[in-house]
Amino acid sequence: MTPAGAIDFDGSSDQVARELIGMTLLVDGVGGVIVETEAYDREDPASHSHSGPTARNAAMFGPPGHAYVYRSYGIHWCLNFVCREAGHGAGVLIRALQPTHGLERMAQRRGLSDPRLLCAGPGRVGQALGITREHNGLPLDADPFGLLPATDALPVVAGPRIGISKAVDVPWRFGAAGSRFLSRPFRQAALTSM
DNA sequence: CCTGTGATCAGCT
DNA sequence: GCTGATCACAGGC
Repeated sequence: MTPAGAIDFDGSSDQVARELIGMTLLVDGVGGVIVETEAYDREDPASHSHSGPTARNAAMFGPPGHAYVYRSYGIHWCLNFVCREAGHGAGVLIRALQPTHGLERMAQRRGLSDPRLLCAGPGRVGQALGITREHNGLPLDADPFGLLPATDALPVVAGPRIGISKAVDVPWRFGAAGSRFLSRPFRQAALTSM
């Protein structure tokens, strides 16, 4: 079984986003437990893929189980996992990690040492893990990526996604219930599972 | 606690 | 031109 074999990226992005909570993401051995994700889909007006393939979002229309990296607000690098069948344009944004591996390296890159602030937000995750344009389109089951199965089944909460203006009512933000490493707390446990 | 603003770029109207 | 799947910092309450 490959490291990424523990999850089925051919599934829908909301299901993958939920299943990723509790798994460990590493880039060059640096990373932690995924505690917050958001799902996006081609039918979703808030998704980068909504208007079809472009030079930027090409990876989203490539094979599942690969990375889609984009520049946010001209400054931050954000990491997504491509889902569903190739050509569909679905993905999961990695929004927050609980740092477990390479804390020193992350602190160095981020210019802070507070574990709670190292990976609490998609831009922060990108900076802490050293994500750049170079990672766009790379497979998640090979170097430098590593994806390890969850050791414990964490209770998952869902709620509305953050920082978007369209499809605000779609509850496609998922998180580890009660985690102190979220980008923002979940207002209420609208949905729980596992 | 909260609100405002700058940084800086790809895509869209 | 303007907007946005963001963050850090400044200032006010």
